[in-house]
Formats: sequence, C-alpha cells, structure tokens
Amino acid sequence: MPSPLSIHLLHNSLRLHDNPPLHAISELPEPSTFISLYIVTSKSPFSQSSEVNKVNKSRANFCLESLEDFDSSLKAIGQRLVCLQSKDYETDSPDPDVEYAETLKAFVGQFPSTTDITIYYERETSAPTLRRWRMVLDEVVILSNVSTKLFETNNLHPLDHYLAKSKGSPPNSYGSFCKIFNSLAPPSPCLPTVTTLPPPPTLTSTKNNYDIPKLSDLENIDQTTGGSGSFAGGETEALKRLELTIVKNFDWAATFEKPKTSPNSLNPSTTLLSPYVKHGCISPRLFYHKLSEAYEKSTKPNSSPPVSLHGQLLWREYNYLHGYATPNFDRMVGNPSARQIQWDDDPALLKAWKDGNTGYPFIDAIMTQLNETGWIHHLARHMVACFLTRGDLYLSWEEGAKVFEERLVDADWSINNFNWQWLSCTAHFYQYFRCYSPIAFGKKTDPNGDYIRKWIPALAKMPKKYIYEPWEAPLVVQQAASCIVGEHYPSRIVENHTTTSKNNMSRIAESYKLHKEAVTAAAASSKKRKSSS
DNA sequence: TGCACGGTTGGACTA
DNA sequence: TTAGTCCAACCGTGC
Repeated sequence: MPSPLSIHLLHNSLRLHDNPPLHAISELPEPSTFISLYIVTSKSPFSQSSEVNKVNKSRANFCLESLEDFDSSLKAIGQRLVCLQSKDYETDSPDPDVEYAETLKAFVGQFPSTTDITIYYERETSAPTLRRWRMVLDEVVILSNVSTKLFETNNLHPLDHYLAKSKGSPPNSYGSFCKIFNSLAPPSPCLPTVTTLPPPPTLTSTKNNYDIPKLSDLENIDQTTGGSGSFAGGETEALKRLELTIVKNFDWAATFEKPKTSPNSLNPSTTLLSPYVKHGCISPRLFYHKLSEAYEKSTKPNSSPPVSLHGQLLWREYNYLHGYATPNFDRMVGNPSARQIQWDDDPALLKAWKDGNTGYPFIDAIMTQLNETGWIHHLARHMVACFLTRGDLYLSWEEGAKVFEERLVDADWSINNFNWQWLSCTAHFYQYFRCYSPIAFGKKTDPNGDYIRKWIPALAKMPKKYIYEPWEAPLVVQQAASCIVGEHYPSRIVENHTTTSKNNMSRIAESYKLHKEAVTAAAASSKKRKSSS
C-alpha cells in the first residue's frame, strides 16, 4: 500500500502556530508524505517576492516551481514536506484559478489511485478565493481516493456564527456587530506551535533544487517600513513584532486609540501587524488573546472598540462579514448594498493619482509612500480614497480598490473593498458632507510637513507656510526653495478643492435621491405583485 | 408614520 | 495646544 498523502492548500495559514492541518500531519504515522502546496495568490509584489514567501520556502524540504520532473524528484528525495509553487500562477495567466485547479489535479494524478489523499484547506469567505477553492475541489474531490478537511483560523469566530445571531444578514452598524460579538463566547484559544515536523532529509538529487533560504538568512533584512520600505515576512518576524508592540509595550497597547495615531508620522504609529495577519503569518486569535493579556496587565484605563486595538480586530471581522454576505462585494453593479453613482471616467486623472502627481503634496506623498513601500497608515488611506472618489476626482472606488489590492502589502479583499465603499459613501457610511481636505487634514499631525519633505524631495526646502499648498507660494519663494510649481513639482489637477468638493457633494446628493426613488419604486412594485398574487 | 439618535477616526471657528 | 460647538442635514435603527 502506498503511504497516505496529505496536501495543505496554504493560503491564510503560513505559520506553525494555530495551524490545524500541521497538527494533523504531525500526528501521521511514518511513513507518510506531506505536501505543502503553496501558491502565490496575490498580485502584490510584496506577496510574490516577499520574505513571507521565502520563509515559507525555508520551511519546505524541497521546492518545485512546476510539475515537471516532480515524480522522479519526489521518489529521489523521499521527503515529507514539499512546497509546490506554481510559476505560471505568478504570471498573467488568462485564468489563474483554472490553472491552479489544473495544476493540483495533475499533481494528484501522479499518485497511484490506491493512495489515500487528504486535502486540507482553509474555509474561505472572500469571493475570489472562494471561486478558486470551488474550482480546485470540483476538479479533485470527484476522485475516489481524495477526501477534504476544512479548517477555520482566519477569523475570531466562524462568520456563520455571527450571521446566525443577526438573522442571516450582517448588521449595518459596527455597534450592532460589537453587541453580537460580545454575546458570543470569547474566541477559542489558538493551537500551539507545531514542533514535531520531521527535519529536512538529506537531498540525494540536486535536480530542481532551488536556492532555499533558511530563517537565519532573513535576520538581516530591514524590518521596518516607512523607512527604506521593506518588510521582513514570516511567522518569526510576526511574533517578534507582536512581542515588541503588544506584549512588552502593554500600556501602549491597552490605551491605543486609532484616531489619535498619525497618518503622516515618519515612524509608523501603529503596530504594523496587518501584513502578517493578512499573509497568515500570525493568527488573528493569537493577536486577540495577547491583547487581552495586555489589557489585564496594564493598570491604565483601557481603550475600547471602536478605537482600541481589539476594536481593530473586530472591525476586520465586521468587514469580513459584509464581504462574505454581500454578492458582488467588489463591484458597484449587482451589489445590493452599494449606492449606484455615476462616477466620472478619466484615465489621465486616475494615472496622476496612482503615480502621486496630483499637485497636492499630501496626496502625492501618501501615494509615493504606497508605491515605494506598500504600506500607508489607515487614515492616509482615507485621505487618498476620499480624494479619488467623492472628495475631488469623482472617479470610481473600484479603480482605487484595484490599486490598493495590487500595491498594499496588507491588502485584504474584504477590508479593502469595505473601506473603499465607506470612503466613497457608496455603502456603510453616508455623511458625504464630511470631507477630507488634502490641505487641512495632514496639518493636524504634521504642521511642518516633514512627511511631505521625506516623500517628495522636490518640496524639501519649501517653507512650512506653503508646504501643503505650494502653488500659493510667491515665485521668489518657489525659486528660493528650488521648486517651481509646474516645473519641479506638478501643478494641481484639481484647481480648487473647496469648490470641487462642494460640487461633488451635490452630485452625491443627486445620486442618493435617485437611489431612494429606485428603492421606493421597487418596494411599490413588489407590494403590487404580492397583492395581485 | 414620525421623530430622535447615533454613526471607527471632518473642517472651521472659538474659548 | 486642546476641547467644544456648529456646519447642513446623509443613513439606518429603535421607539
């Protein structure tokens, strides 16, 4: 009898702690083969080439980047842990999900039909991954020797538990969600770190032997962002950061208030744990419980949701719940919770925003930081999202969401789309008269404009008085600062924020009015249908 | 049905 | 410097 084979579709659990399949696999009798199938699922360059990826490879005994020669390689080295990385998936395949499914099917097909194969996969809630999983499972589960095991570690509670408490549809306010959360038992503790996986075997073949970095090789990688802008990925780094920001700094963690942190401080004012949560290097449940310990340890008055750190994790849950329960969550059309707004379409404006060439220094500094490091503060995200949509450019939030999805190191489908809907007043938030000013907002936390000077060197010498609006500087001042607007730094793409944003408010009001009429008409028609039947 | 109220984190002005 | 108030008036919820 061939030894049983376990396959773990790695997606949100790139860690040794809180990892149910690894626990199951560590308990398998010898000889067993464990294939850890890791496929890059994000287009983010940080995901494709990130240290997360490298750390994952460092755990594998052997890495393959295609199925070619798989069989001979596997036989040759007889290892239990393989990282199969689909090279094609990283490229612009017409349908990466089909490719993924076919890859897995071909992979499984190489084993004798008498091999018992178990596929472990994370319960997914975001539509894109859900589609991928569906395709994969449709392809392979029909094989008689394949069974699946589902696990859920990407949320504090299974999302269906929340829905069961809210009559099947997600609550429309965060406060209501918090009540539901508090009515449930505390999130279950996370599983301990797996330590019993077998050591790497001695390789007898050098074929397909890629250069796999070891954890120790990653020690010297710059662990900051906001500075040189690279993230060291992986579980080790995530746990180190958790220790530093939460466990050791318990007073800070227990009194944390998000709105009081700064979108433009030179050293990030938040935990920076989001990329690790997103890439599955740290379990949200571990994060939650370590926070609870910090709250208990601190003698200072604890902050609470929505502004606290627990509040941030609950916000994530809330966003996930909407992403899970709303059809077409990443689109306006066909999305029942989205206001239908006739956004403008102007590729040149979109490009200027993407490239950080709007002529508004605060916007351009934020977009430059995003483009160079993959991370920006949450309130900075608010600022540029409002500017792109209802505030100034009046372009679709879907375009902005695509850019964030591609460039943010912590881009998370549910949270990203929720935020863009929020900021554009498409759904969840409707106070469109509350608008971020690209001139005033940044001044609150950085009146000297040091953040702008850092990311837009052309403006480094601009006097404080004009740093947020250099077009106001007299020509002699611009000359003295070696920065002529229109020559060394772009002219504004929106002539006047105040009048433009006021005009946009009227446009949103008009869309809301049409929306209300449509809803009323639909309700009337539904009532009529019911009474006639 | 109508009203009061609260809503993860606005801006401008005043004391 | 910080906290409070008003701006003009959105939505969904609950009474």
